[in-house]
Amino acid sequence: MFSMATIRDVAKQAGVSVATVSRVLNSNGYVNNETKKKVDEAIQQLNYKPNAVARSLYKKTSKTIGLIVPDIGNPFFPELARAVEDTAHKKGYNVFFCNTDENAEKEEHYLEILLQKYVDGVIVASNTLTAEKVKELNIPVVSIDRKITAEIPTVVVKNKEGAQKATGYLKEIGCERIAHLRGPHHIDNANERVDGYLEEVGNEPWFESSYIVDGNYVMKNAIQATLELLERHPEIDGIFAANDVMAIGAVKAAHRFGKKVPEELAIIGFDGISMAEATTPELTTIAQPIYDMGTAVTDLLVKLIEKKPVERTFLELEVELVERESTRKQNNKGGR
Amino acid sequence: MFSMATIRDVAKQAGVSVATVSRVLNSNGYVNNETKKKVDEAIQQLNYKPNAVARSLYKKTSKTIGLIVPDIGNPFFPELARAVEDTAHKKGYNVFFCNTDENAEKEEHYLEILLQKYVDGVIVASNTLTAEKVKELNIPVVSIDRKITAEIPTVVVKNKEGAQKATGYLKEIGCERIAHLRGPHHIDNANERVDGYLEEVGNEPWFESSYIVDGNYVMKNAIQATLELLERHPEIDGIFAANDVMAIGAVKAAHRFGKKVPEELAIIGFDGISMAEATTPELTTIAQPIYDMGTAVTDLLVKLIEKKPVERTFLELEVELVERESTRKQNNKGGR
DNA sequence: TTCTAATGTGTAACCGGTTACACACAGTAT
DNA sequence: ATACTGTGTGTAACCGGTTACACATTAGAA
Repeated sequence: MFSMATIRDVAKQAGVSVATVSRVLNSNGYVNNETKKKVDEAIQQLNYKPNAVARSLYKKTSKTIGLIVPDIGNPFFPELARAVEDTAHKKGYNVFFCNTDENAEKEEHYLEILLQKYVDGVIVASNTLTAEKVKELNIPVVSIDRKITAEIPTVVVKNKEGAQKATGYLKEIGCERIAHLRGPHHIDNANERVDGYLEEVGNEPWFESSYIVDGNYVMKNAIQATLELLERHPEIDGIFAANDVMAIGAVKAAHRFGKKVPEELAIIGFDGISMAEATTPELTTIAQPIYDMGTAVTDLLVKLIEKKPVERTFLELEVELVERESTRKQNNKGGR
Repeated sequence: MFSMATIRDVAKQAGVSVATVSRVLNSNGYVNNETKKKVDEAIQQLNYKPNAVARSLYKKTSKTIGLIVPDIGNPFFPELARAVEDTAHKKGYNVFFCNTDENAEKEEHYLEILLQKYVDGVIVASNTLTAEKVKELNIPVVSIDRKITAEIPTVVVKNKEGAQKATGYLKEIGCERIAHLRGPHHIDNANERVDGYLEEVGNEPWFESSYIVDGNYVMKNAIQATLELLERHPEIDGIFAANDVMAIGAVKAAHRFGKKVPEELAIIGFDGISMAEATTPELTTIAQPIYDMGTAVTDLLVKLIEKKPVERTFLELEVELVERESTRKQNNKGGR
């Protein structure tokens, strides 16, 4: 077993002081060209790699950020994580990766560890985190996908607008009874999507609150909920699901129920995850710019870490309607 | 702005030396109970959290591992990553998370950074890494999903056996012309799956090599390849795709081609990703125990890091046939 | 010629933990 | 009484970088 070369080894080898080696490494301060050459040679010969931990200790910065998500298995997050990691890497940061399962204790525990490891900042997708806790951390924290409080910089999408777009689109293609498969009550974006839906159909003569059914953003539950919905309201011809995973569940339920998608029942999702392209029929959805969101939060966080000026700390990105096969113009009924 | 309390602050507050505080923190050495109480109080009062970076520097271990995958967006990896993170966390390790896009330079770059950050070990899913490079690192490295060389501890599944199972199953349910949509030639597991396929049908009178078509583990390409395959061999009634993503592509292609799945064409995948449950029909597949694989590599790595005894350094996990809707007994033809 | 500024380099303290070693004291064995 | 062992605590070196400060030399300005 052999041990890594240190800066003192390099200094000795090059016949200079450690300060000089450090200056060469970081290209700051004055260094004679000849000296630099000697040092570079020594570095080469010893295959010297500076020790980031030692540097962190003195500089009180680790060039590391934490990424806290509920569950990387949730298909929304891999793409987000990818964007975060790509962007962080581009800016010279590494990312620590944590899954909390929306569990407040686990989250707090992770934050503590991250703090002890000197992370420079944290990106968090959470609805359990409170503003006080964040303040205690004393490092920049940004929130993605969910807004926690006004004080915490946040990147989200225009949920309400997207929901309106989705519901409006169903109306446009001729749906006359549109249900909504909503997300969890404790999640902000779910409530906003309900708002958007209501904005579009809340005043329709046919509307009643039983057209909104509870879902929890997972497939299995959505299948059951949709089955019950169709049982109760066989007249519905359009469903806006608050996320793609539930929309896929709704497609499956419709299939089991014997309703043809899109001919008899149009289904639209929200998110734009890649899984939505795997289904038959492929899912129409309100696509979030997931990768861009990841890039945006990371950019924001790094600016906060490096104390660079930030224009806005609340970014609301646009969503986009992606028309695929699960919805289609319906001319069979006497549309308006 | 205020700064974190250090061990010296705690020592002063408690009226003891730093050594004693350290002993209390790590519960080693002798500490009088009264003294311990005083120290604990001081820790409480100052809200002291030990600095992991300083500890790392002295101990030459960071309680951190690196996880290198080609692309977390690839649906195989989120579940794996989840398992790795869960297990690592349980054992007191954090995980740095890196995407290489199968790019050797990027990979090498990441390894260098991880090394500088003092990671204690690395889990890698790669086919660009060489044994020499690993040896240079001087820290434990384990390989997941792909075997690199015999020297590097590895966790994989029984690819050949799984492929035989898949192909055999298609025969069993009555398929008489079975094609294989293979993975990239440079990836080991793809070749093993071809071997398994050949084992089952290579000697059939009908077999010819044009029943094996190239895919690259991505959907779009698989759709095109399947379309061409069906054009060339309209007689095929079964396809074994080397991964689920391609199998989903094959289902789509069949749909476009006008072949009914599973009635006219049975399709089976490999991997057992959750996306395979999103499709209609839901995909029959050879499921890898992805989560278990993640648990197993992480366990293995941690044992190597902590120099605990390891029974075997090459684990080949079992795969399992999961029957779903994309295959079904075919009685319409005069089966054997 | 003298003063000042720019260039170049080294010494040692520092970041915040851990631990080898020294030392003191009590209890027990010889 | 002496030696030895177990308990309890402090001092200071150490991990491997960074940098404040001191100091020397040279070039250019006055």
